[in-house]
Amino acid sequence: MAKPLSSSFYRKPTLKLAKDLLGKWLVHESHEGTTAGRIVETEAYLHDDPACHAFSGPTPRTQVMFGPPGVSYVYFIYGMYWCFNVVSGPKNRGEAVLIRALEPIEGIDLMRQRRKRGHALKDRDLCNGPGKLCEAMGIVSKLNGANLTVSQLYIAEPPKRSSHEVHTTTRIGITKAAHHPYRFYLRGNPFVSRP
DNA sequence: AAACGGATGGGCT
DNA sequence: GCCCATCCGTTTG
Repeated sequence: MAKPLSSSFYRKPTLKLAKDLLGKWLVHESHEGTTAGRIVETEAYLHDDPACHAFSGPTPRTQVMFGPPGVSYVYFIYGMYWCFNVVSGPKNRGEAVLIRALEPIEGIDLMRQRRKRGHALKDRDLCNGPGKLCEAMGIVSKLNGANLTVSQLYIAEPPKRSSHEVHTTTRIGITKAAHHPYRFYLRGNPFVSRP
């Protein structure tokens, strides 16, 4: 398929990385098969941001956020769901980019098998939310801390670069620091979680 | 179309 | 014990 982006891609300010990740492909080569999707929606979480898990300093859960960028941060939420982030910022900053939605590209049958009631879902409902995309892609806690610049779970340049317009809004589902314009998505894309 | 509430369990005060 | 970067089925307008 495609080749993982190298570590230099991740060495940039987190807000820029959140926008640069749009249009890239997220690929998971698992024992069940390969799934891939185009990233269409992201959110940034910054070190001076009360909504960020790492805001109050490192804990066992947020350890990987304080490591080098280009590593995965996977956390468990609401007793049921996983969410996938890309660690960002200089080492020790504790910043990350949440991947909120994908446009399914490869392994759509496998995505349907993994998703609850997947056979009744339209393609657009397979990965249009952070918990949904982890279910469809098979992303679970053992991928926490994975290096995204090598195979298995990685981010790649798409084969054809397509032009797109980035739209910026406030983040979804948070109460603290809710006014910051840190959510980014491809304008007009039908695979985002919400317009 | 929007609003609501239940499911379900780890993290941290 | 409360909070939580969610999802989905049901109810309401």
